[in-house]
Amino acid sequence: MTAQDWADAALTAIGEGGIAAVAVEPLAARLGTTKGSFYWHFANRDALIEAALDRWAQINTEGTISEVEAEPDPRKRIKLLFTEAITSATADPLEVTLLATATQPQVAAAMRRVTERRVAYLARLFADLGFPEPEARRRGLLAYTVYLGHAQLGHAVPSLLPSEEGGEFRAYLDEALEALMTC
Amino acid sequence: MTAQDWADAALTAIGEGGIAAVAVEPLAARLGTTKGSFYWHFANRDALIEAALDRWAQINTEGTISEVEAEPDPRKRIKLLFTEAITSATADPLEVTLLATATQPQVAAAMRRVTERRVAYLARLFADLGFPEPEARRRGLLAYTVYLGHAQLGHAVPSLLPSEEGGEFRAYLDEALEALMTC
DNA sequence: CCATGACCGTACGCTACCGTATGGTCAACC
DNA sequence: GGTTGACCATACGGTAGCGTACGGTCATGG
Repeated sequence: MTAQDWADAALTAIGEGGIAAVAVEPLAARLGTTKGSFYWHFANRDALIEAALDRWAQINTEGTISEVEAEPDPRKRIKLLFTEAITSATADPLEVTLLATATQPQVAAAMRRVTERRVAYLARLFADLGFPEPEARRRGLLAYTVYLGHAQLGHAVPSLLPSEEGGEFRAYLDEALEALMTC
Repeated sequence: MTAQDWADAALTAIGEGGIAAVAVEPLAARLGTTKGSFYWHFANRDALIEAALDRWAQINTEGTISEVEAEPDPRKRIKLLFTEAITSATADPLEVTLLATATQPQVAAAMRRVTERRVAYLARLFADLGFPEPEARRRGLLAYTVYLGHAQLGHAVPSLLPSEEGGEFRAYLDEALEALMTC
């Protein structure tokens, strides 16, 4: 039982029930160990949350970015990033759940790092597309709000989103990206 | 001390700390009364949450909609709705906080009602603008995700949003609305 | 072989909150 | 002026979780 194990367990717990679900005793039970182990590896509950968030920030953002960088065509790259990000966000509620707890200072800090990185990357993509600097940044920001809103909506009222079957969703996504990328 | 008073207090508590902040004893202390009063008016904590959410759904959505209906020009109406909704969302974290807790069944139900109403209204606005039915609905949905994402971002990482001063924010908003409304 | 340190199990006290039980107050009406 | 019913205060037991104390195990190296 390593500190990593605890952090990972905490992260999946966050995905299931938010920060509130990071409770030492239930986690210990799930891991088949006891609080004795936990308080050996961590000073307290906050330290565990910190570790989990660090792990999230690390894993999550850079992974998708470097994956997308393989695509040479800038338009396709944006499309790819969007589909990638959106499907992963709907599959895993962790991201949305974290947004939910952005009042917590620890979460806010992690959020800031990740979001700034992402928006900056998006702005660069739009700059690659030929938009001048300030507008590229605005578009990147807009694209990111669309992503966020979509993820949020998919979590709160999934029935409202166009269904996957019949390519209805595809049409919706294409239209949205078109609106974002055409001047 | 009426049931209304309790529901209102619960609603502001949600705004400050989410559903978890709806705790009978602290609320009683804040209202200058005791649990005795609470359990006279409500069966339990869940009933209080239910009442608070009902009140939110009632107050919030219909108010802004009827306010916006006064504007005759459809384009201006959409712009007005957007500025209205966004400024009210940034001023009051309640909406975002509720989104945060959309896993809770009670919140999910309230959320569904409100969101469906809003998206339907937006779709109608885009239909008024001349878009054919299915596209109007897609645009309405997209507009709503932009709204949601913006509110979310303003809550989680406000430093990323264009500042109010210098009209930078206005430019951003106009560009976004332009992208949404031009075919 | 035994001593040391990494690691874990368990028992304890503490706090915050939920819900119940029961008695008190006070106004309105008979 | 007594009775009734709406409303509130207080005390109580119960649960979930945090953090601490302390003792036990077990491998590794001297």
